[in-house]
Parts: sequence; C-alpha cells; structure tokens
Amino acid sequence: MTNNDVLKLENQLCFSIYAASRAITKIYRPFLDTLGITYPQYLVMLVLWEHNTLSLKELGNILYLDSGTLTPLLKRLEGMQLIKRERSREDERVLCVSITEKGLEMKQQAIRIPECILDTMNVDIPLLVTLKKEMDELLISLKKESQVEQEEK
Amino acid sequence: MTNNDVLKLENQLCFSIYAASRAITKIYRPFLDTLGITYPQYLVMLVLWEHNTLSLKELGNILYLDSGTLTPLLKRLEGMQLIKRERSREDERVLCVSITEKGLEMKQQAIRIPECILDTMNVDIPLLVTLKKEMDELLISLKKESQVEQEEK
DNA sequence: CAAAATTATATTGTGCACAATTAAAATTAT
DNA sequence: ATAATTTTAATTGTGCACAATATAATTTTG
Repeated sequence: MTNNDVLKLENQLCFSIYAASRAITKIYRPFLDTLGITYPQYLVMLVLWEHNTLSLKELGNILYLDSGTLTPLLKRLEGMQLIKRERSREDERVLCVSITEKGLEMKQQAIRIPECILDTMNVDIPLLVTLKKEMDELLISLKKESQVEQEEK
Repeated sequence: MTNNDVLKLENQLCFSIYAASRAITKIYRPFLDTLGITYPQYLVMLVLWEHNTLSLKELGNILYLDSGTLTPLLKRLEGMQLIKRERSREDERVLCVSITEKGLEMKQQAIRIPECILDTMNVDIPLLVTLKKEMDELLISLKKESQVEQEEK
C-alpha cells in the first residue's frame, strides 16, 4: 500500500467492521421489534437466559459495557418486567440482575431468531464460521491490549 | 450446534463484530483526541480527504449514514472549520460538503494514524488482511440484502 | 402549466456508548 | 476502631445511530 493510500476509506478494516456491525444490527431489528426490545437489550437477555442472575459488574464484563450504558438499559428491561434489579444482601454495593418469569418466556419466542437471521443474511455459512473464529482471535488480542492500558494507569 | 446453544452469546457472530467494532474505536480514541475529532468524524474526514467535495447524500451513501446522523456531525466539523457546508447552485436541495484549508492541513497530522493503530493493536498483520477481505465480502452480501428490502417497499 | 409525486436535507425523539464525576458501601491500613 | 482506599453503581453530559416526520426544491404527470 502506497503512502497515499493509507488514509483511503476502502483500506480501513475498522470501517468494514463498523459498517458490518451496523448492517447486522439492522437485520436483527425487525425480529427484535416483534419482541419489543433493542439489539443491546437482546444481548443482555442472551446473557441472562444463560446465567439467570448476575451482578451488573459481571454483566458488564461479559458485554464490555459499563454502568453508564447498562443502568438505563436495565431499567427499561425492568420496566417491561423482563428482568429484576435488586441489591445484594451480602454486599449492598452490588446490583443483582436476574431474569423474570416473563423474561424466560421470551426465550421461547427468541429461539428461532438465529436461524431467521441466517436466512435473511443469505451469506455463505462457511464464511460466517471462519469470520467468527477470526473475529474472536482479534478480540482476544484487543482485550490483551486494553489490559496493558489498564495496568499503565 | 445443539438447539440449546443457538442463543448462547459465545455463538453469536453479531456480538463478536459488535464488540470488535467498539474495541477498535477505543484504540482510535487517544489518537483522534489529539486531533480533536471523534471516530465518525474521522471517517467523514477520510472521505473528504479523498474526494474534496461531495453532497450529503453521496457522503451518506459511502458511509451508510443518513442525514439524521450526518447533519449534526457535519455542523460540528463546520464549527471546527474543518469543512464547509453550502447549498448547490444548480439544485438548492443538495448540500455540498467540502474540505477546507484547515481540514486539509489535518490530513498531514493524520497520515501516521493507521500505522499507530497497527502498532497499538499488536495483531497479526495476515489476520487483519484476511479479515478485511472477508468482512468486505460479508458487507457486499448484506448490501444486496438491504437492496432487496428497499425494492419490497 | 398546475397538481402530484419525488428527492434532498433537516428536525424530533429514543436509545445506546462512553468519559467523567459522584455517592455509598466495604475493605484495608494505621 | 477510625481514617484512607477501594469497589460498585448511578448520574451527568456529549455524540452518535436511526426511525419517523417535516419542509422545501425539483421533476413528472395529467
């Protein structure tokens, strides 16, 4: 790549990933609309369907989101009665986030979403499998990087 | 993948891409901070460094962003005197967005950013090259998909 | 050519993301 | 035990994203 090309948009991996992320969210939207939730809210539900109860901090560690993002998002999910928010008995600082009965029922409606998404995307499955593996490899490297930054503080 | 696993977070390509996109933006932030712009603003600058003048619509087509996102963003860049916003003579509806002298000067400061990012990410270059190619392949498929949706309206 | 349809941008409203700050509870150190 | 530190969430403020709507200019139709 010549010196003149390094700033061309078409040469930026970051933009491909940024654009793909938004395009994929757009594919989820109509399906999530029928559930009445947004894409980030869906991610929280995925985690809680798997774990039932987690502290806000644990949830944040899994999704790489902080309280500034999660607090209002969780309050909305609580407003829909899909989750519960309550302080821990042992440690009043920690907020326990847990799935409700209604939240668990939604899992049955959501179970078809992944295959619906695949059908709608209309993309080579092998490409998706490869991409998943490579993206996770990238994420691991980036995670290490952010740990280095943390330690420098 | 068993029926029970389809909703696990670790099996969602969408999440890997979503998380990677945010992680990468985080790497850009300190470098862009020294320029005084955000990541989406940087993308606009990349496009304008390449094209000098574009209508808002053309800019939106390139970045997959609409006027709701771009109008306020461009007003901020204009406030920093990095770009100009003016109506076209031939067609008063179209907004011509163009780079200013000051905006062009910023390109010299930005020229090192891509290699700084690479250094900071500390990731296998071959992995990045492969990922770029595959992400673009995915994007093309998703673009076709969204065209289908458009035609259905 | 006037009415209807289309096109381009702006505006409004909602919901993330995230940095920075605040506040309260728990832990550690003196 | 109390003061200092650390930990956990909540709050505040800024800037995207994007759907929905509004507005004004242009083009197409009857």
